Parts: sequence; C-alpha cells; structure tokens
Amino acid sequence: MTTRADPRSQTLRRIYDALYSAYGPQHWWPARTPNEVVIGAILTQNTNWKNVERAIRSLRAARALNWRALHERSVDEIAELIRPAGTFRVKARRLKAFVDFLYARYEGRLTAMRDVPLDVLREELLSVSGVGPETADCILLYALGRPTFVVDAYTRRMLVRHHLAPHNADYATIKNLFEAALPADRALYNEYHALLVEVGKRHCRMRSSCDGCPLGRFPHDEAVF
DNA sequence: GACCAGGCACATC
DNA sequence: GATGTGCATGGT
Repeated sequence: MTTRADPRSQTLRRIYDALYSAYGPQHWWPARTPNEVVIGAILTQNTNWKNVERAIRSLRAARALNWRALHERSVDEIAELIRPAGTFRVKARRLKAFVDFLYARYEGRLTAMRDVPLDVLREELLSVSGVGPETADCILLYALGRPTFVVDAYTRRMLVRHHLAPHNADYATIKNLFEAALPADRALYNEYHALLVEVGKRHCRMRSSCDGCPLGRFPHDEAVF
C-alpha cells in the first residue's frame, strides 16, 4: 500500500511542482464543452490530437457535435464525418455506444450524472463498449469534474523513466500511485495530467531528448521510446 | 516508405 | 490472465 508519506509520493509531488514551475497552468482539456470532451476522449484513442481536432471541426460543420444528432445519425454517417481521426469505423461505433448508453440511462444528458457516486459512475462508463480506463477517467475528470487521476502513455513513460514504476505496471496501480500521493482534488489532477502530457510531448517521445527537461534533476534513464 | 500518435475489444494461448 | 492483433488517418 502506498501512502502519502511514501518517498515515491513525495517525489510525485516534487515532480508536479517542477512541472508547474516550468510550464504554468495548461488550461485543459482543450474543448469548448463537456460534450466535446467526451467526444474528443473517444476520438483521441491511439490518435494524434491534431487529427481529432479535424474530426471535431467536421462534426461541428455538419451540426453533429451534440448527442441528439449523434443519436439520430447512423454509424456510417458518423464514420464519414470523423474520418480524419483514424480508425473511424471503430470510433463511430464507440460514439454510438456511448450515446446509446447516455439516452438509455441519463435521458441523453451528461448533467443527469451529477448525483451518481464516482465509483458507481466509473463502473457504468467502463461497461460501455469502447470506454476503457483512460477514456472513462478523462470523461469523469474533464467532462464531469470528478477527482479521478487520468493515466496515459506519457504518464506511464515518465514513471518508468524515473524508476517510479515498472514498465509492466497496470493502469490501476499507476492511478493509485498518484491518488495516494495527492489530495483528491479535481483541479490538481487536471493540471498534473496536462503537465505530464506537455513534458511528454517535449521530452519523452520518439527522437525527443532530455535536454532542458524540467525533470532532469530527478533520477532517470535517457531511454529512447 | 516506415513509424508513430493522449486505446480498446476481441481472439487465442 | 497474459499476450497478440486489427483498427486507419495524417505528420515526421
């Protein structure tokens, strides 16, 4: 069991401070509305965010960037609109699965989820086809404002590089590492994840280097991913 | 032309 | 229950 007194917890808090000092507030998630957050969370699966933006613009131009439209349109129609996001047939099915769930359980409104306990809601989201742990946590944190830590590929890389987790640590283990180290604060979880993406994009992907990385003073390997 | 990007479901062992 | 594979675009 990890506790807040665990040296690793202290390191995770120091890493947050270092990232925040270096980059400042990130103003995440990059979406205009909670609905867009959910749609973006599904579209960004294994996909560069720029391609997601194209797909979201396409949906908006077709007046399909809302639950009613997605509920009424066919999977094939949605697929054509989101083509730039890649794996578009799969993602069209997943958007459809989510909107079907939203209508079946919450009258087609995210706001109707307001009074559902976090753990219950998380399980419900995970039961939707196409919503795995990361997508569920993105929805909970960024669309619904719930304090749940989002673990993505950058988060995992950072932890492995800095010897804070083994490369094969599963999602729940990594999530618990952060949640044990930090108070259950929505704004803090939001900012930390966003900062990890920023440092990851700059320093922790293929052909990037550790030069100038704000985490340089923390023990790490300069591995290439 | 190869490789990668803010995962997930499904098949198979 | 661990591991492998398909999905498919646009950028580098």
